[in-house]
Amino acid sequence: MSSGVRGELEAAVLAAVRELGVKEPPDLELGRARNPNHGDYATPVAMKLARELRRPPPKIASDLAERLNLPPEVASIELAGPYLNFRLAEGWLQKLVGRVAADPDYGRSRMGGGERVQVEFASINPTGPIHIGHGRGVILGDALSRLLDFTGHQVQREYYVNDQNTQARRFGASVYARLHGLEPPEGGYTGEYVAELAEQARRDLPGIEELPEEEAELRLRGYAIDRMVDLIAATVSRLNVHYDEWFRESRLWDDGLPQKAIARLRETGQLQEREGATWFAPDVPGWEEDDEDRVVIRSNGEPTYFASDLGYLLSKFEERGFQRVIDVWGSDHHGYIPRMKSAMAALGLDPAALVVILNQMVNLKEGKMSKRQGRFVLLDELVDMVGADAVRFFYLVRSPDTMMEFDLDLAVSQSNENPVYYAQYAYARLANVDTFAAGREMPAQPELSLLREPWELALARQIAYWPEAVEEAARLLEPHRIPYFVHDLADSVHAFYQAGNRDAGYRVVVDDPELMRARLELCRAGRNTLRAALDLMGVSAPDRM
RNA sequence: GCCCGCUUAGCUCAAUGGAUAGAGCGCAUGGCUUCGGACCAUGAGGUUAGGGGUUCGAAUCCCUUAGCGGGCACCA
Repeated sequence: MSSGVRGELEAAVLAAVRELGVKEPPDLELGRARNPNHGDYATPVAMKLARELRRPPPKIASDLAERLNLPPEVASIELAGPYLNFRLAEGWLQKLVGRVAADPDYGRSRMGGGERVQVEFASINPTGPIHIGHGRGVILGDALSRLLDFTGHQVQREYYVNDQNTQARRFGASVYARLHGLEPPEGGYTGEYVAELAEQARRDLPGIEELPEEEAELRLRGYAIDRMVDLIAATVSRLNVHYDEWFRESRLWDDGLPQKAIARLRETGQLQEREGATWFAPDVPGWEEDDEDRVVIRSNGEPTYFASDLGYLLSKFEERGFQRVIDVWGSDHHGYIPRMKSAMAALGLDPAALVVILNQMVNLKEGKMSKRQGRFVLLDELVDMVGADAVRFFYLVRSPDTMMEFDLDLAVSQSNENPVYYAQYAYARLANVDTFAAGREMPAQPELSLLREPWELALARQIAYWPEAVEEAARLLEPHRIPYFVHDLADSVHAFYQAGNRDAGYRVVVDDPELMRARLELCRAGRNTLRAALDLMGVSAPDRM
C-alpha cells in the first residue's frame, strides 16, 4: 500500500470491495489515468470482480461507488462503464501547495523503516582507469542508494577492491616489469599509465628497485592499487558519487572470514575434495539442475575469488549486519548469480536478502570496447566533454536492462540539448521569479484558493504525484523512473510560466498582491519538488544558468 | 549446443495485465515592446521484430522463429 493520495484511494476502494463480500480482493491496479478526461486516478477493479460476483462490471462499479467512503475534500468519484475514476479536489491541491512550499524535504518517505541496506556497485578491478562502460554501474548504484536513502533506508555505498586476485598480481608484476624495463608478463598491463605508475613508485618508494623480485612486486602491487583507487575515487567524485567504504579483499582474509565460511561449509558437508582441489557442493535445493560444482581452493592450495566471496557474504550479513545487500553487476556476470544465491543458502543466510541488479553492457558504436586494442573512452574524458550533470542524466534515463550503443560524437554534439537542461532551466526560472518579486508588498500568508487556472492546477497535480513516483521507483529499484517524472514536472513548470508570456495577467509577479502571493507559493512548491527530484538524480539545481 | 537479457515512431528511449501505446531529438506550422525563448502551442510519424496461445482485456504473461548483446574456467 502506497502512501499519499493514492494510498488513501486504494484503502477506500479496498474497503468497498470487501463490503461487497469479496474475501480476497484482487490487485486494484489503481493508477494515474492516462487520459485527463478520465480524471486523475482510475481503477478497473469492477471488471476483475465480474466473474466472482456474477454481475456486469458497470453494475459492480456503481455498487462500489455507492459504498465508497471518500472525503470529498480529497476526491470525487466518476463512473465510466466498468471504470471507477477519481478526480482530485481543487481545494486539496491548493492546500498541498502550501504544505510543499514549506517542506524542502517533500517526498521523503519512511517506507524502508530504517532497514540497513548495502549497495555495492561498480567494483571494477582497480588495475586501470574506468571507462564509459563502467560509468553505467557507477550512476545506477549511486542513484539506487539515493533512492533508498530518501525512502527511509539506512544505506551504505561500498566498492569491493580486488587487491589480491590474479588481475591484481598481474598488475603488480606489470609495474615491476616496467620499472626494470622488462617485457610485461603474460596477460599483463601495458598502458601508458603503467609506465607513469612505475615512475611514481621510483619516487615514492625509495629503494624499491633494489628489492628482490617477490617483495618488490608485492609492494608495487599495493602501491599501484592504492593509486588506482585514488584515481577511481576522484573520477566518480566528479560525478557526485561518494563511497562510504572501499572494502579490500585482503581485509577479508586478515579477518579470517573466508576461512570461517570454508570451515562452516566443511562442517556441514558442503565441500568435496577431488582432483586435489576443494569444490563447492552445497546441499541446497535446485543446485544440481542449475549449476555445477565449483572450485573453492585450487589444487595448488590457492583459494579462488569464490572463496573470498564466501567470506565477503559473511562480512556483509553477519559481521556488519546488513539486512539486505544490493549488488550492481555488469550483465557479463549474470552466470554467477545462482552460485552466490546457493552460497547464501549453504551458509545459512537468506538468499532473498542478496539482490543482484544487472546492467547491460555499453558498446562503442565502432565495436566492442577493448583496453587491449585501445578502443575505449574514459569516463573522465566524457565528463570533460559534456559535464557531470549531462553524463548522469545520460546514464540515468535508460533502464539498466537494455544495451547501450555509445556514439561519442553524438553524445558530445547532443549534450547541449540534453533534457537535463530543460529541467534545470525550469528550476532557474522559478528561482528567478522569487528574486524578482523580492521586496514587493504582499501578505505574509497566501490565499491558495486563488490558484484556479488550469496550468496552475496542472502543476499542483504533478507536484502531488511526487511521493508516489518516489515510492514506486524505490519499490521496483528502478531509478530510471525519476528523470521521467522530472521531465513531466519541468513540463508543467514551463507551461505555467509560459502562460504569463501569453498574457501578463497570468504572470506570477502581478499588481494584485494576493494573487502574486498565491502564485509565489506555487513557485516555491514547484521548486522544492524539483530540487528534491534533481537531488535524487545527483544533478545540480542551479538558481541561474 | 545450453542459459540470461534485449527488439516499441526516421534516431535515442518510456509505458504496476486495463480506456485512444507516450516523451526527447529530427521534421512542418504558429507564438515574445514588461517575471530569463535553454521556452510554449499545433501537426505529421506505430502491424510494439514475425507467428501462435492464455485472458473480459497483452508492448507487458506462455510457446515458437529470427536478429543483436552477454555467459557457460582450478579468470573475476
